[in-house]
Amino acid sequence: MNYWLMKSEPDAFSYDDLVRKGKAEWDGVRNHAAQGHMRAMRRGDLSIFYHSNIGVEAVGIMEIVEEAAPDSTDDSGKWIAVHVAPRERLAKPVTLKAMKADSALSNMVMLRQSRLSVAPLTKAEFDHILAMSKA
DNA sequence: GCCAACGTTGGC
DNA sequence: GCCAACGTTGGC
Repeated sequence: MNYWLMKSEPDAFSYDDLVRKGKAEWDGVRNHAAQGHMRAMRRGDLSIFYHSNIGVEAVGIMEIVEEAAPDSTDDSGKWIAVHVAPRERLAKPVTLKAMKADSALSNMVMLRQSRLSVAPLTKAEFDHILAMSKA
């Protein structure tokens, strides 16, 4: 089981939108590092849903329900997407500021490379963010 | 709206 | 293959 963090701008696609749809293709990723992470995802992996630009915080947990397949928004055939489903909303969002301030997360890939829209998390990091959301 | 980080493009 | 120019992302 692997853990991930995926970003979306909530005015384009929010956690509420995902809850409403029940399941969604995580499409439009056009960065090779992020694509590599999506190819490594397996059914049942869990991912933090993070709102970039607006809110700037982790808001929910989702599950990878379908592994990498051609991105339906890509005509070139080069890019892949996964499918995700909502699992649970965080009791309290965990802000970027709080994550940056927490030494337990100092090696988090997303904090070190802020532009990466799909990033891996260790189990410890994932569990720590969940604990912060309940504190 | 600004700017830093970083990916991509194109000239050489 | 290098590197400058440019575009995009994302935080502030």
